[in-house]
Amino acid sequence: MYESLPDKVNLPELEKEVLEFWKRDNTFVKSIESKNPEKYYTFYEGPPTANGMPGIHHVISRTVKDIICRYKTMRGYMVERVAGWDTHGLPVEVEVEKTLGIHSKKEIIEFGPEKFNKACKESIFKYLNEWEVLTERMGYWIDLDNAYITFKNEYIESVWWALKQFFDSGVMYKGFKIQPFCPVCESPLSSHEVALGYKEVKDPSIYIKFAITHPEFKGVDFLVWTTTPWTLLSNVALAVNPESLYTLIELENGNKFILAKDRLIVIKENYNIIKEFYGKELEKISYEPLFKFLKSEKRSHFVTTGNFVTMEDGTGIVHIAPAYGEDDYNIGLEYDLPILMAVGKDGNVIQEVTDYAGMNFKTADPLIIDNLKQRGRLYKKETYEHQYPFCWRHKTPLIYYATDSWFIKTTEYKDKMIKLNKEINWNPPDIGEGRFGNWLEENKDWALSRNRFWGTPLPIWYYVNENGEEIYEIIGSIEELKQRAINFEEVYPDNKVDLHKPYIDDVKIRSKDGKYIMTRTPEVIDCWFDSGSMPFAQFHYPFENKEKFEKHYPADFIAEGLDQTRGWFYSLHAIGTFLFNKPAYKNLIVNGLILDKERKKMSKSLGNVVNPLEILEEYGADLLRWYLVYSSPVWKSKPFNEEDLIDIRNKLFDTVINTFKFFVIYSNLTGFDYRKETILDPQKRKPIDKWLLSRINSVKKEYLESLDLYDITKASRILFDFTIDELSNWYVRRNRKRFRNPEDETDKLSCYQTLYEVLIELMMMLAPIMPFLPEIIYSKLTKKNSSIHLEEFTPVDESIIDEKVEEEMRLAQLVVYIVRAIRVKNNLKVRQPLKQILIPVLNKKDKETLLKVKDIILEEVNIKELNIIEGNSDIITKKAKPVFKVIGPKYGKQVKEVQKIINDLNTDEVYKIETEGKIEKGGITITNEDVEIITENIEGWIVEREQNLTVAVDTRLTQELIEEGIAREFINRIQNYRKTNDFNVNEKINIYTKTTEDIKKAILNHIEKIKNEVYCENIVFTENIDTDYYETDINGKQCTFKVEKLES
RNA sequence: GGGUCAGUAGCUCAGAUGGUUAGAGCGCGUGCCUUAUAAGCACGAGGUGGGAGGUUCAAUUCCUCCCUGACCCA
Repeated sequence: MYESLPDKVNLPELEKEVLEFWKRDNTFVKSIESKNPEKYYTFYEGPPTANGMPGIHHVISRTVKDIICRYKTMRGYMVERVAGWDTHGLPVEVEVEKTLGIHSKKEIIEFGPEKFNKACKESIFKYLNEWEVLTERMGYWIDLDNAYITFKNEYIESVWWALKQFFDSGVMYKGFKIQPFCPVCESPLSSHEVALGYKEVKDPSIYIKFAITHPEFKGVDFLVWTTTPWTLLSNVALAVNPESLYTLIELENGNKFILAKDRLIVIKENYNIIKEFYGKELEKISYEPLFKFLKSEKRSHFVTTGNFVTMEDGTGIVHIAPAYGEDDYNIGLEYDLPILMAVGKDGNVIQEVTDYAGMNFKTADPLIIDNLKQRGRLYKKETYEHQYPFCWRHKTPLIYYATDSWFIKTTEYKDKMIKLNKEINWNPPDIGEGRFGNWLEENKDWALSRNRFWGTPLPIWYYVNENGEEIYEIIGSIEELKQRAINFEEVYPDNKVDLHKPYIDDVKIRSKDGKYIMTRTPEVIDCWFDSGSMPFAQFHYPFENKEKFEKHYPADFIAEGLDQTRGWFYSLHAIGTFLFNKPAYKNLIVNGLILDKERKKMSKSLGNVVNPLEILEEYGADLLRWYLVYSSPVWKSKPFNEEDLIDIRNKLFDTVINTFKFFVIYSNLTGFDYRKETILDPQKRKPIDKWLLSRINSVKKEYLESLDLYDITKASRILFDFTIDELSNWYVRRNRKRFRNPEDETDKLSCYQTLYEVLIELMMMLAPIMPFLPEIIYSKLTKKNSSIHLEEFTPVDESIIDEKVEEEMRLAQLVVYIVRAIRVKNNLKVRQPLKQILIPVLNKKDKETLLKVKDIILEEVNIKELNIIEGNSDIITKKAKPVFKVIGPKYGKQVKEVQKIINDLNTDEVYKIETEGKIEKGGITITNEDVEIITENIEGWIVEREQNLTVAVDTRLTQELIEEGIAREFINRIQNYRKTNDFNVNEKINIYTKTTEDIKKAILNHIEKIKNEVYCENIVFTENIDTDYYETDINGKQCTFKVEKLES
């Protein structure tokens, strides 16, 4: 006996049983340990931060990861999977700031960095439990117990080792660069952080008059445009585009301006153009400074030239404040301009700028504008809407600020990164070539340091030499630190080492030459360097596990969301390329964002966030996983829609379950047990069974190919279509009677063994994508207590794939399809048997093919005979259709003429082509390869054509056919009655009926058949049915019956 | 402003190395089939393949420009 599934299957409940089984059975560990360690497949887990709740977008990337890892496991690979946690960085600090009610760096220092970092460490795993629950519940197999954690000393030590490699090769430097800077964090933000915070804002847009001091332009002003009035306090120069035309104009009120010719539209008054010149002619012309709070020795306040000046907006003259803009800074270097900093790192105006001292730069804006207005320096003021970066956590506007930080000179090995990127198999490919490739092309040095607290400390110490220069040295391991430090024991008594701030800041080391005591530089590093170091840092390489690391580098596979392109994908690549001269990963899948049903971004403020655990509880992990990869290619952004989940459950899941139940019901009914019978050679099975075996192998072939190419969506769609269309709606439906009542023992083995084997194969293919349900079905089918996830795919059996058989079945399905269309159009129900189908064929081969599937066709459409007309017949009209692929290249421009000739060929002419291979017409020779011959019509028949197949049906009814139709109708009524009244399949009945004479006659003529079909002992015709009767009509005639259950 | 991708039925998506009737599912209307199936099948309505040019005998497919959207970058 096979054990079935409950009538109403509760998927989430079933999954919980499976989770229990996996736990008891230790299946995940077995799935790794049972494999040959020499045949391994390496996967890297990108570490999430567990200080926030996991969301649905985490479920999709984890689904993708799990599918590939389970698949590779079932392909026989050892796939070790270790979880990881990203624990450092600003995201953690910001969460802690929120809980502590802290709003600035100053307050952190007041609070105490030691306490602050302790709070960070405690907050990291705030939602660890939720993460672990989700991970387990969704069936994501990963080793959580041995997860790598980026704040551990061992991990930091490996990162230090890496940093030292960079430092020693001279690609790490301290530089002064303009970086987006958050005044609240008091730290530069990395580019990906900035990207999180662009917002549309309205800023003041002012046109300022700069008075020219050059004698030639006395009384003339440069008209300059800016949206950041506060930077005017630090203005040291103006810039024009050297190649553009500029004009000197005079307004009616006598004001004289210089501005770009292409930007004259900003002048609304009437004006006269006095003079034109190129930008380069303006170079070095000096002007009166607007503000004089800050002074410098260096020469300043003159016109510079740069190609970055565009004619898109403003006046074509740009004001330059080298401290607050990248172009500004670069032009400052070029012209040796002073750097005036009127606004400090806290975003407030410095004391020297007395008028605005202590004000936030945004607060100062309107006052500065006012001041300019009063002094007559303001030409006009407008508002300007544009995208401006905000701190993604503090929601405060960023400033571009010249800061010193440590950089890795990634630009130095950019070409290598580009070259190695070409070895990576990106899915989808265009992200690798396009988005990521472009990013690499435009590579900028990696701003590595952060002026923060909770992170991997930059292991650099410095001293100031006699010349006042800072000299840096780097430490690459704890051991090295111990040896170089002069107070290690003091800072870390009893060898209790914590490499974090503030402890590490206390460690002093002696310089290499022994002459100086060195102090640590205060910065920590970008946490992306942490996660990008995971390939080696997770193993504490090179201090331990050297071989293990080498074996597992690079990864065969990683998968994360699209947002990681510039994040983890980049940091892995940048670090891996430099340290190991190899890409860090060979294959990757990028998944898209998950949007809500309306295609809006999910966000807390919109309240449209989907809680993955709720979905898992309601629908189950299998269904959610399937939906996420099936509904659209994983790299597309996906609108999440619960209705689609339900649809997939009704279709795929119910079909899988019911196909399995079907097998169980009839196996138990007929006493079939796969293990007890000798296996029938597939070649000896019935044609339709051979067809199914051929199909499952073809499907398997496509499935393996798709997954080997990392196309999960395609693989899932192949399985979906096969299960529903071919397995369930064709094979099982067509063979129901056989399963219930096999012809003989061979027939029984043939169908049962086939269905069993196909179910097993199907479950195995489903298992990586939906790991739960196939586990249950597999165990019930095999009666083994061993997981399906420990099984391995056997190679595709090419000998079982029979293209011809599959083709025959396709033809049969096509004929059935056409006949159904004919029936519907002529209002002939399928229950009404018809006399014959007529199909004209063009050759013997087609005839033979059709004859093979004749029985299937006839049974499916309820028609008595299938007749085939071969060759020519006077009732058939033939036509020829041009084959454009052939005649196109052959005739070129003449193609339309030839098309017309071919279309006009009559039946006789077509016949001539068929028999003689060609015909001359209109001076052109048409050969049989130029045309496709079709039969267009059969005179006197009802004809439908599809894909060049013409089918005719004889729709005339005889008395005999009508009676058979009536018998079928009668059977249908009884069966419906049985079904609606929940009669068991095996319950026998008696039928009492009252009806018209002709229906009675029809029933009597088919009485044995009826009795057999509806499981009936006796049919009694009577005039007296008074109770419990049921009234219906058959072909418009009244029929009353009563069904009586027999005691068995 | 720059880059990448996408735009095919009301919605979600296929497909075609350029070949003359562009498909499926969901939804809608109609009919049919069925004691494994909350399914299935057929018919119908619904498409100027985002727009405009170009190349070609032939463009939804290739090229150019533009529009819209998403993401990334500034």
